[in-house]
Parts: sequence; structure tokens; C-alpha cells
Amino acid sequence: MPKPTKILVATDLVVLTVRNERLHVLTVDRGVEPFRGHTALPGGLVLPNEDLLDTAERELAEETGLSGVRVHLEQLASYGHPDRDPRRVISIAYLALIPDAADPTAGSDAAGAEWAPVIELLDHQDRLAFDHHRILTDGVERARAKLEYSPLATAFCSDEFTIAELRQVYEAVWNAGIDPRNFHRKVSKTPGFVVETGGTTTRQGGRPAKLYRKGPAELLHPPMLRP
Amino acid sequence: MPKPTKILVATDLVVLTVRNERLHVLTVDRGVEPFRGHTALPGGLVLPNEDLLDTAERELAEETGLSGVRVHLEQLASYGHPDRDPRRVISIAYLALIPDAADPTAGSDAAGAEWAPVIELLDHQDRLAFDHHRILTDGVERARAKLEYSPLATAFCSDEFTIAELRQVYEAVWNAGIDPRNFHRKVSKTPGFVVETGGTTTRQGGRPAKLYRKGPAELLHPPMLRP
DNA sequence: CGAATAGTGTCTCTTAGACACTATGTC
DNA sequence: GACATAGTGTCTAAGAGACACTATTCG
Repeated sequence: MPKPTKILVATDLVVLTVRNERLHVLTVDRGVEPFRGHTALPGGLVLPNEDLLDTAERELAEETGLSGVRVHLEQLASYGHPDRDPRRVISIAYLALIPDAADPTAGSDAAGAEWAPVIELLDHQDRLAFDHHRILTDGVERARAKLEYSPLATAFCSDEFTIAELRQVYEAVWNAGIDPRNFHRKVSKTPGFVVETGGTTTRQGGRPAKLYRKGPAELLHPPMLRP
Repeated sequence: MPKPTKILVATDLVVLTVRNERLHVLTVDRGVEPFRGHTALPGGLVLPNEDLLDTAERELAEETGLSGVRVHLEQLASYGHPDRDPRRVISIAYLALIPDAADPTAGSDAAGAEWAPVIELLDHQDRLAFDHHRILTDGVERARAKLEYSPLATAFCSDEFTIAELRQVYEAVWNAGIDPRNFHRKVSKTPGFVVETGGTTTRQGGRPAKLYRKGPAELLHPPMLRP
């Protein structure tokens, strides 16, 4: 067996939400070297007795002050190029999806945390520290893909939501327009995607819309297809 | 910043191939502790200046003697539960798909390497060391899913193959029967999936079958659907 | 010739997408 | 009433799956 390698292990987070009908990602201003003062994804080192998912949850709480918020958290991928961080850190990235929430409170390690529009960040390869542009790209693509075959879009919504609100999530994540009438029919005909709560709302104006909750389905049959 | 964590980093490999119309995975008999004498997936520690993918390629060569073989290699997922290995090792698993090849030669660290039928291994949670049953489960599911929307099945075939051989790959990986006639029509109508070489073969008996190569498509439109 | 495998045609059912139309609220 | 949004109906084209049929080899 080779000698133990001096490698540090961290998790980074791609935290996505939909605000003002656009997809946003949580960024922090780094308060420490390397890349002090630069924008980056939140993250931190894995503790000796910690599971990777626990690290991700802890960092999410520490750096954003989000607590009691329903969050979908899944592993994204790992990044281990020797030059990605001068300290030789490999990172296991996690993807987090949360409903439109209050502004994040700047955490302990981060000088500040804020929501950044994803589209603009993706357009510029050099705005994020480390290889975080790649991580963000992978995270957004994962979210876009999973919206097709899973009910993940509901992770961006409040507990109760209208089908129009759900559609706005799809439009924001996919950065594309969707026909409201076909969307409505598809969602309501896909078994287990959403269930009616019985309530209605007029917060959009016009005819009151029925309210729904996430249904029991884990996979969508048939899938929602990207335009 | 917390103190550096003493965590070792390794890669493990889920190496799949189709032999005798069944899906097989490469296993090794562990020659060292922990789990000495048990069956496990091949793998090993990441070296200080090595990219994760390089580690996976190196381990694949070292433990199986496979060289010059076309191999599809992609990252699968990372496993980091504190109790998964008494030495506190987190593992980045890779999925490798290779054409039906010669028997693997036992490598340096491994007492022996051999192909094991996947179906039987999946049925028994305790035949593999560490959390390798879970890793295998995840790897097989990844392969099954990607056959739907990518031309990955060709990674199991020789450079030139017939559509019937391609179908046998799908049947082995999905562990399901497929109608040969509909399959043939679908494959040939999906743009870029396969391209004719001009040659034919009668190795199956019966009417000579046209030979194909992998086409340029990276994604299949429309996808092949699991039964 | 028969057996075996390769490959095509055709039918039915489901779904995607375009878009006309109806429903129900506010102003 | 006008207007806005919610929700339904209908048409067309394409694909999935069932399966009859034709094609080309070997023995």
C-alpha cells in the first residue's frame, strides 16, 4: 500500500433558488486566502468524524444562516485536480435547492453571502475562484436535467404552490418559455407529481388558481421535456 | 479555518463488461487488511500529485493488466461515511465500461482478479467488502440509465458490431428482453447512434448482418426506453 | 428445401406541441 | 363591461410497441 497522501477534503455547495423569475446561486466573498476577496461558492473542510452529507449541511447552515428551511441536498461530483487549490484540496460538491428565502446572513468564514444570477455567472468563466465555474456549470446542468424526470422543481416552491408558480420554476431553471396550457395539462396528468390541497389563491390576479403540494412520485412518467 | 483533517482519499472502480450475454463486474480478492481475503472492487489511494481520473486509470491498469483496451471511464460518486473503512478513507468511485476482453491478470495489490456476474452480486448485500455493494448498485444503475439517453452501449462492443450484438448489450445491462425488430428500427433511425462500415458478418448464422461503428451522437434523440 | 437470423411494413395507442376556447376572478 | 389568469378541448405529427411479413445466408 502506498504511503498515505496529504490531501485535504472539503465540500462545496451549489445552492440554487428562483428569485424574481430567474435562477440564482448563493455566493460568498472569501475572507481568507487563497482567493481572499474573490467570489466563490460556499464550502469548507470535512471534519474527521463527519459524513460528507453532514459537512454539506453544516456548511449550508454556517455560511448562510438558513435554518428550518426545507432543502433538497444531493451529491453532485468530486473535483480533485492537483492544481485546483494550492493547498491540495479535493472537493466533493453538493447541489442544494431551496425555496425563495430571506436574504442569507453572512456566515462565520465568509465576509458576505449573496444571491447571484446564474445566467450571468455562467457567461463569465473567471468570476468565481478555484474551479467553481465548472462546479456551478455541472450543478446547473444537473438541476436542469433532473427537472425532466423527477419532481425536483417542487424543491424550489413553497409548501403550497400553483401550477403557474411551478411553471415559472421550470422557465427560470431552463431559461426558456413554456406554453402555460400544455404545461398545466402535463403536470396534472402525470401521476403523483402534485396533489391538490383544496385551497385556491388569487395572488397572481385573474381567475383563482388551485393550490397543490408535492405528490408522492419520485420519478415522472412521462417526463417533462426541455424545449 | 478548521485544522486539517486526517483523511485518506482513494478511488474504487466499477468495471463492467458483457460476457456470455450477462453483465459482469471486475472483482479482486483483497491481499491486505482490512478485509483481507474478501472480495472487493479494485481501487487504491490517490497519489499526492495525481488527478482523480488518473488514479482510476492507473488502478485499472495495475489491477487488471488491461492495456491498450478502449475503455469508457467516468466518475460515479463519492463515499465518505466515517465508518466505511477503519482507516478513514473516502472513496471517489469511477465507472468503467469495456468490451468483452481477455481474462484480467491478477494485479500487484490484489491476490486475484475475476469477472463476477452482476445480478448475483446485487442479490447478496454481504459478498463485497466495505460499502462496495452500494457502490456497485450505484454503478449499475448509472449504466442502466445512461444506456437510455447516450450511445454508451457501444463502449461494451468491439469497434465493429452488429445491431444484434448491440441489442444483446442492452439486454444484458437491463436484464430484460427486447424485441429485435423494433430495436433494429429504433437504432437505425436514431441520428448519429451508429454508422454503417459497409461490411457484413455471418458470425451469428442466418442472413449476414451489416456491421456498424459508433456514430458521432453524444445524446440519443429520441432515447432508447427501458422496458 | 428448412432453419436461422436480418431487416421492413403496418397497425394502434400514447404523447408533444400548437392553439382555439371556456371559466372565474378583479377592476 | 374589459382584462387577466386558470384551465379544457381538439387537432396533428411523431414515437413506442405488437407483430406480420420479406430477405439472405447455411446446411
